[in-house]
Amino acid sequence: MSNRPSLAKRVLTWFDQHGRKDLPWQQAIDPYRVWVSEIMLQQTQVRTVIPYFQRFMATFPTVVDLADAPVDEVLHLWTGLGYYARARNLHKAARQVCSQYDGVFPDSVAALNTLPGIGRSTAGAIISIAFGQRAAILDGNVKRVLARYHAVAGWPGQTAVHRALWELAEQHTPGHRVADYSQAMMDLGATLCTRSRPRCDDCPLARDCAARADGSQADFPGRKPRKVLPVRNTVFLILQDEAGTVLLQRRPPTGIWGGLWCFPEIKATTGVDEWCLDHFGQAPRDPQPETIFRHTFSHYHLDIQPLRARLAGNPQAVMAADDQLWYNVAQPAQVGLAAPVARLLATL
DNA sequence: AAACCGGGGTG
DNA sequence: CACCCAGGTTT
Repeated sequence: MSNRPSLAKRVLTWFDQHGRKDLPWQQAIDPYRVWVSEIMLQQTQVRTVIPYFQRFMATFPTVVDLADAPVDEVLHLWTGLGYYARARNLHKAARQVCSQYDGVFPDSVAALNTLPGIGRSTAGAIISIAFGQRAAILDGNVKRVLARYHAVAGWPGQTAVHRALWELAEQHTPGHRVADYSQAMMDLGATLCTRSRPRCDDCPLARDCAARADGSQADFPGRKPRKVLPVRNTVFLILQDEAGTVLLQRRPPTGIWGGLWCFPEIKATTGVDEWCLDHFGQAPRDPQPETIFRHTFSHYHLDIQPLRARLAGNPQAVMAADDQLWYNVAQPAQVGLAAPVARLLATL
């Protein structure tokens, strides 16, 4: 049994040396300021939040000032931050603090939790940072630190994973210096234990971090499982001339099938006449829809509706762009083909 | 173009 | 209780 320092102790020592202690909401700490800063920081990075926070506090120095303001003024000050529902909740909660608690913030997680926009984590932040009472927080930064430190597998959106992380958060929360501890854990996640390229060499927890031990930092926290890939639809226009050669178009250099050759895509089978009129000055002869088939990418299903159609005369003369190609199946050009395109060409 | 994220809403 | 969404930005 070793008697190495606890996680909290290491984090606090790191905070004393490297943590930020001069942010606006770390001055003149009170529950109102901590609350507003936490809500702003939920959606936006520190650097962006600072001027908004200063303006907000200059206009609404206390929760009573906020409650007395028209919601439009609150929203006006929020303009540019986005997530306006949170500003409305902020305003509504301020009125609730005034009406139910006489303008004094309640000092329990349970009571804070009843205010709109304040959940368990934000309540924990207010209790620990503003009141100095022991309460755990679990924002995105802390989730990442703990998931890596303990190699907690799975996506935090899953109830079991979420519960396990809260359990760990509670266990690690120290009984003293809890305000500094909450700040420090959020700082650690925001500055060192970042989502990509964590700076483990500078991390006070590196020696005991389970993910760090085997280089699996990138596996934690587990990503949201893609249960059902979204389905998208497209129509492949298989447009042939009288000789049977077929029109292909080069894809843009980036994105799906970047730089490969593909049938023209149209939004719907009903758009075929307009497309051909635009490009060739004639509507196609008897367009024939064929069987829809599915092509699956890592991130979505693509349901492809092939639509065969023929043009009269010599449509090849109409256009000569270097991103278009009349493809002769019998004498195929040496070009890259998207997989489902090759599959369809083989059936011609 | 997808992942991200605390809380609220919904089934 | 479990799941899913809104919303702007980051990667």
